[in-house]
Amino acid sequence: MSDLRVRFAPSPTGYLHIGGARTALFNYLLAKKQGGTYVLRIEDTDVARSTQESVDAILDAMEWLGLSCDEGPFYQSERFDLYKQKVEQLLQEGKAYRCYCTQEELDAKREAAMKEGRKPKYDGTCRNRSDQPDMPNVIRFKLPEDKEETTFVDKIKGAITVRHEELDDLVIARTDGTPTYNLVVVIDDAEMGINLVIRGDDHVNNTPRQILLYEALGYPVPEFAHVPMILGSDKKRLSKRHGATSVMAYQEMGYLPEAMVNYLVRLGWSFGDEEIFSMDDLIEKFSIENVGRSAGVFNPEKLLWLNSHYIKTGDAVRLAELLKPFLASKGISTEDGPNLVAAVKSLQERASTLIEMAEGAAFYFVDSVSYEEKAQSKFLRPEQKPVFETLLAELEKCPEFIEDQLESAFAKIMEVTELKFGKIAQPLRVALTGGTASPSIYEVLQVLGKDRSLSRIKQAIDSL
RNA sequence: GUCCCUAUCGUCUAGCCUGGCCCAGGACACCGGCCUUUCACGCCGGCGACGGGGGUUCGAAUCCCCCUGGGGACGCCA
Repeated sequence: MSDLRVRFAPSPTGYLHIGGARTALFNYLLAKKQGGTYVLRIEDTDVARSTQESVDAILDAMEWLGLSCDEGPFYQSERFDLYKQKVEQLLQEGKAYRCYCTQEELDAKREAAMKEGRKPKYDGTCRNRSDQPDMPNVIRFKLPEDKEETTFVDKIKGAITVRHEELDDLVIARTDGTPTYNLVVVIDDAEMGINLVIRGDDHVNNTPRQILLYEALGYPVPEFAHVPMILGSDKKRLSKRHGATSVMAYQEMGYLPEAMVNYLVRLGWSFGDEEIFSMDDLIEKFSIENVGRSAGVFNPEKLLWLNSHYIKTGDAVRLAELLKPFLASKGISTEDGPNLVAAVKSLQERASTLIEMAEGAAFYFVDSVSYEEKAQSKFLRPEQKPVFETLLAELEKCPEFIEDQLESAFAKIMEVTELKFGKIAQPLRVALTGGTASPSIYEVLQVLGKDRSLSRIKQAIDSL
């Protein structure tokens, strides 16, 4: 056990995306590895944009990935009293002040600053005003004047220093009185005892001002570890136009959670030359020290490769369960068809996703085979009739459809027809599956079973 | 624009801290071959990188500086 306390704090304004999932995973892994605590906190201070739907979507995705939290989920929307009290405290201590500048004024100043090539930041207009007019106002945190710069040692990036002249007095409470992100994140992390903040790279710039807030509020400052961003193939920030960015979209596309976890962890982290990691491996091997410092490009092809790996090596019974919804959505019922687990086994090394597997499995469960046009014209020709009849007769004699019996049956068939195996197998494959690509003929025969196989051969003969 | 971060094959990365074992290793993708009853799997092989320039050193992917590229931040979003 250790006293490590980490957290993942998504804002519920949409689904859980790839980047967030990776951040959550890193937090989770480190907590598990060190016997620490992983806290989940929903950052819903922006009431207008936060939705229950998003909260549910995020929770679902976390569950799918297997990232269960030790504490939470906590909701910031339920903690406004605490924040209000802290704002009041800062106001009383003279560490914050009311600002009456309007949105329009600020926008204009910001634009002007940008245009003049200056860093757009609040000019402190209301900082020293002594009156307290009865007008709408926000509350700003007064940048401490006793220090020139703030430095922190990031666990991933190393020492980072920001000069205070780059900072300004940030808004900690909006006109409507609700607190803003930089304030609540500090209060919550402190109150929840978080001692290592692992979050996205995009927060590096916020960190110095948050440290100042920790100090102003009398909290101990935690450690920080900023993980690099995930980019799209064009090196731009990953977004929808690069393809699916929602974790759950990958579930819908037939990906396995262990593939997603494995992919995500290897994007920006490595352990020698190893590529394949189970969750248990990761809990044992993960470390912040081995997290890279630069942004990485999301590579769907590698994810797909991992997915095919996990399908190939996965437990067929479990895969069969996972496959059912995909079959159902194709209108395929497995009720009184062949054994689904056997069907899955025959497809494991030829499907990269559950969707592909469902497509590949469809023929097993249809009532009557429909032939692909090309396959039919090439392999189901009238002159094949004797071959099919021999097939039917010999297979009929086969007491059980198991490997060695099928083999001897085929030896006989090859003898009678004087044809090579391939000349028999391919037409039979079309008769059995409707197409030219499928698991091996013996497997298909076995999975289908004797009755179904024979009736499909008869169907083929009738079609000639 | 300003500030912060960052820089090894197309992509993810090992190596960098503690210079020589690296004319740079692995993986995905791609190409070729083998295997084979189809499709796949698998196996073997190939292609392919230290961004540029200066230093330091007997020696630099590794240390220092500059440039360039890329990303991020600059909100009454988080």
